[in-house]
Amino acid sequence: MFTIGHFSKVTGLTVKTLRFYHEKGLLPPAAIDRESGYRYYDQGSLERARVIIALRGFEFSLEEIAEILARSSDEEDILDHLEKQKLVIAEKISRQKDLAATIDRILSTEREARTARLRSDGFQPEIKKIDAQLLAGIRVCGEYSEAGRVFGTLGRRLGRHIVGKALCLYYDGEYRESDANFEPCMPVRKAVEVEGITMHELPGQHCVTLMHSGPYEELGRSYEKVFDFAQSNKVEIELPTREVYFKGPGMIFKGNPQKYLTEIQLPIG
Amino acid sequence: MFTIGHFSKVTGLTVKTLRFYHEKGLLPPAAIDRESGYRYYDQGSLERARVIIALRGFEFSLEEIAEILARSSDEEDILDHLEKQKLVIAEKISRQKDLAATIDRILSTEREARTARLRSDGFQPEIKKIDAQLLAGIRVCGEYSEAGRVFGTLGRRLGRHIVGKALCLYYDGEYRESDANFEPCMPVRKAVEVEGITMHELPGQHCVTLMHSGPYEELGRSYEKVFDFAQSNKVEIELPTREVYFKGPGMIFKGNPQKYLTEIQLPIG
DNA sequence: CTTGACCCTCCACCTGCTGGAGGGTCTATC
DNA sequence: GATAGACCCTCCAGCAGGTGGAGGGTCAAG
Repeated sequence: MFTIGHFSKVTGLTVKTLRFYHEKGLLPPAAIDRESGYRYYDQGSLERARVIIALRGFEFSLEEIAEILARSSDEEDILDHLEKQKLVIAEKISRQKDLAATIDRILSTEREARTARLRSDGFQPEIKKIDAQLLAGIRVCGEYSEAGRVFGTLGRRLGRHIVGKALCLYYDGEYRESDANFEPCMPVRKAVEVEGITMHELPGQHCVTLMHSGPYEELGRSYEKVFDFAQSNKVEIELPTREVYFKGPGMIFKGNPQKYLTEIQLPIG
Repeated sequence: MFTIGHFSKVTGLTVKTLRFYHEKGLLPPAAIDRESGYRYYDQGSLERARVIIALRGFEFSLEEIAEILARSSDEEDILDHLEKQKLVIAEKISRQKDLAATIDRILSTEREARTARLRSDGFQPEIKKIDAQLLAGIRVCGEYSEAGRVFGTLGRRLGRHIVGKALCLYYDGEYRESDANFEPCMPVRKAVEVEGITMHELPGQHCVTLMHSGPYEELGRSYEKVFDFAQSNKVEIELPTREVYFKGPGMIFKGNPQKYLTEIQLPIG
């Protein structure tokens, strides 16, 4: 016979926990002194305690543990419980993986934005090669202000498959107040089947680019600069044009529009 | 201005939760009617609510969220919080993976034991090829009764690396009450560095085998049978001999010893 | 002026414990 | 046989992050 303190040392459960399990009927002491109310545990309690500890390790609730203890005395009897718990755990793992990937994405985007801003003493138009990428996007016909909501949807639907910065393709050669034809996109590693999202490969191309620093309302000025540059270099611009969001409204905060960084990319022949 | 019910629909937070967040000071309404006590929310509340929802999605506690909201207004400001949360999540993932692997192992062991028992109408000694396997074990010098504790240690230390059924190597050619020389082992996929555990490759070998059904106390009878078989087939037995535990005391329940299944494997030249 | 949909506060409850107050009990030593 | 110190008891409160309900006030439409 163990006193509660002794039993606590043997099992590794605290005295408080043992009293709690008694109260719940999960692990009643083998005997209770009628006079003093002292609890006494025995070898049988010890075995039961070990089972409880093991099941708790598998993240069963105390209620389930009670049910299992009432019905079963062998692993064989609880295969379905284990099967169910496995699903629960698999679910959790996939959720956590999504979270981890999303956090990683935020971290690397922010770090890149920070280094990009370091050379922000004056962004100049330039011509560079942009590599091919696989994009998952949602084609929209409407106002540009809808883009935010669409990016939200993309983020939620694609989760951990996203591997780069958000970008948007513009299929009109001009600015439009309404009926604009554009496609918010996220780069993905490999094709993902998600309802309402279309995959396509953006070819590698040379582009005239310019990093725009500041709110989207002022993008016009940067577009002017970059179009001028294209014209004076006598290059033809192809559609769709692109905007890559180095820093914009984040997944958490809207942030300060003065700090937004957007790269305009105009593909050339 | 939204009433609480309206705001609840917009944000997706329940009315109860909104009142709770108000009480915690996390999301105070924009205005409160002095007469009726009605809460009214505005656009600013909406933005704050969205931030809270996003942060809660990353499994920050309400306390941390409050702290973040008080200090930060851009993803850039909370990179260290995110970094920390990433570690927390990585920790959780690895724990859950271990759990999932352990549950899988129990499931497949039990299923195998079940099918093994189906042909238990009478196990007969036979000679078969046992494939090579990589083992992680703890060499023991003492009594056989210590094996249980050692298997427990192995299970805890190796976690998800275990890929098969527990087995034990016996380096004495005989039964010993004390100073027995044996090694509880777990098969692993690849070498793992764990303190106190040694890795070694068990070579593929032909063995005389016999499945023993019942408690360990009765193993002697099966050993007799299998030794007889070896002798009548004129084969030499090599050390270490092995026992493979198809079904024994489990990780959760001790189970019924009458149902234990143990395969005796005696390697032959 | 009534009806029904809202809103309010306050208290209790969920899981799986932990902490503390206030008081009794056990055992060894003096 | 007294006393100290370790141990045990019950009961109440509290953690996170809410949910549920009782009992009662408010608002807008018909």
